[in-house]
Amino acid sequence: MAVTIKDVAKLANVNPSTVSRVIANSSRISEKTKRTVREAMEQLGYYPNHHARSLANQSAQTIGIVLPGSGGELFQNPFFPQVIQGISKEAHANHYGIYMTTGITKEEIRAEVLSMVHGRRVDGLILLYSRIGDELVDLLIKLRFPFVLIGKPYINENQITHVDNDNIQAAIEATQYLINLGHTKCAFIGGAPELVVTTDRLNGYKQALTQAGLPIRDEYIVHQDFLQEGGRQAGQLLMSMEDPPTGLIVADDIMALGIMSSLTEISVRVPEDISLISFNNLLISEYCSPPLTSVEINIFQLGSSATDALFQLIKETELPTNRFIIPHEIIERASCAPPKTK
Amino acid sequence: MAVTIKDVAKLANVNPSTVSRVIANSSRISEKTKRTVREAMEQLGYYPNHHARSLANQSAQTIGIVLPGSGGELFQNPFFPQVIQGISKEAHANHYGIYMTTGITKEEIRAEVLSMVHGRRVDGLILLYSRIGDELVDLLIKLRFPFVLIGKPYINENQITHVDNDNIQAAIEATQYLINLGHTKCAFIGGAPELVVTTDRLNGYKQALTQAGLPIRDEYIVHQDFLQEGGRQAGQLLMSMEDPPTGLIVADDIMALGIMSSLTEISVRVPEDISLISFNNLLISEYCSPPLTSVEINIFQLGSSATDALFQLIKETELPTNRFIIPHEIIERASCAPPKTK
DNA sequence: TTGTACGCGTTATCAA
DNA sequence: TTGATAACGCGTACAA
Repeated sequence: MAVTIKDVAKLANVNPSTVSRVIANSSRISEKTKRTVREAMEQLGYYPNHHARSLANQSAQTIGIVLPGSGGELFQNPFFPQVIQGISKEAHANHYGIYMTTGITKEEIRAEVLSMVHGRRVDGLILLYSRIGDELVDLLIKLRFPFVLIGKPYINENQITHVDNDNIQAAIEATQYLINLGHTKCAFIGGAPELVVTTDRLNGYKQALTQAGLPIRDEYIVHQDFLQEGGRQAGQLLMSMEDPPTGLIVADDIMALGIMSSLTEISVRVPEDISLISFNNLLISEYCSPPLTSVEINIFQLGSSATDALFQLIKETELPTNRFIIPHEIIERASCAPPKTK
Repeated sequence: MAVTIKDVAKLANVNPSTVSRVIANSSRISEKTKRTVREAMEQLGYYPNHHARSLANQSAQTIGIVLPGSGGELFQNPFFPQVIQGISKEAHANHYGIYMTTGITKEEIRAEVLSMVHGRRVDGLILLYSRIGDELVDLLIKLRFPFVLIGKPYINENQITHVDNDNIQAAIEATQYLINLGHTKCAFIGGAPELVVTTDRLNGYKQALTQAGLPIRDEYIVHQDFLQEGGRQAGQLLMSMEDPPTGLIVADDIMALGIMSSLTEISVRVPEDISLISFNNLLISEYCSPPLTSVEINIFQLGSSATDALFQLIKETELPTNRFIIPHEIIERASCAPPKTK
């Protein structure tokens, strides 16, 4: 068995409760006893038992990360590691640990979250996705459990603390960027339509078209997975139309890569034949050819701000619900050009 | 306060210990009591307190993942999410949770691991990297704490259960692949030289050259970070030599991307002017242009096998040390061709 | 088959 | 300033 507080107490000739106070650095313990106790801890190699502390404290010093069913390909997207890095940094600074869900299906995740929450395994949660109709958020609200959403809530927006980009505005700017280059036939390629981020970017796209007096053409709106394979299919689909678009707004860099790949196969050149702007500004977007013009959304900051907000919620339980908007910025590279004049 | 085992006991008119036995599904509890107790649990919405269980059980039902100081760019490499996915799948299947380190510096990580281990926060560890001179492994061996290394131990190989590819052999095959195409001037571009995976692949490269009767030229061996920027620099360096290589063995797909990018800038074409084979077969290697010929190392399996092995260690503490080799395979794409004949 | 009583390691309250 | 003692919620010999 490991060395406990009692062993330390014995060696230091004090009561276990005194040792506990030394650990907490209580102000009403003499410097002298503190020293002797600390020496005893050192000598025995004492480490506090996490579960005993959590049990007595009613606090786990741990936050939970809820992944969108890390099933298959989604996790290939560097978006997640980057948010997690942001979360990790803040958590570490606050001496909190990180616990991750492992489930794949909605039911598994729901069960996990329930046992994490009720089992007091975590003090708060960060949800890494926002999906339309997600019951989890409603559940957490009902439980009054501290959590922060990364993304925009699909509903109950002012009851849920969340951290997001202004995706509508970002999509407006991206679309305007193409329009300003002279494009009048712009298509939108988005990910799974049940993700709020997709609908937001789609709405921005539509607004920009309307503002510019351009028609919204349904055949120019394509939904695919947030992945390359989706991108490939979308690319081929669009280019096989009688009146193909000259500009593409793509909801994710990875999809954009897939699209570029499929365009290359059918000998369509970027940006000579078609322009392409996408979102997230992942590292790869700088190193593919041509380098992608992409909207930087500061993923790391998304994670760290969310964690910041979560700690507020954990500390003061009756805080007003908050909304944090992380800035975005178009990074111009080489995937966009004026349309060809016939 | 949450609903406890006592509340359930009261409602079901039994002793708390009986409830505990029902949770453990003890065989010596009548089906009838089980039913009534379960009904009571259902009705009250009972969830077991994780810390109390762990404290009584001396087991956390959690494994820890030690990241190589998730600092900065390393985590951009899709390698990590993929291993974690493998780990996650196995952990979930065994009803174990996952806890992650958050530290960046070696000291932070060491401290974290120590408190995780001694604080009984995790039942076992998986190290996601193998670095020459890493004190952590020695420490864990001394503590006789269950852990599995992903990669090859730099020392004490038969005291450490580990899961790895045969990176030497893989590098031999990759190099031979270029040699068989007719290349005689092959360079090696590796990552941080303190990572064992780098040295293994470098050794394989050297062995293949020797076997083929080709000289080992020091100026053809370059070490950079496992990242694109490293790749860029390496690419420019090599091509500026008086006698530049015609074939490149690159230790990581991401670096290969960086190299391709820099080659494009100085108008060197792949594979016409130079051939390129790399490792890991990440998704992007299929979607860049030209698509990369890469060595598939089955990252997901690396993670799941490691977790499997860890559970063995956790269950039977006196198990022989094991070594698991995950197969690899060259995936041919379009980045290699015979050298130009002058 | 079920209840009693104690231990798991720590914190917190109340005395002293 | 420190000590004794009761929680925290659950598991488990031992008894019944």
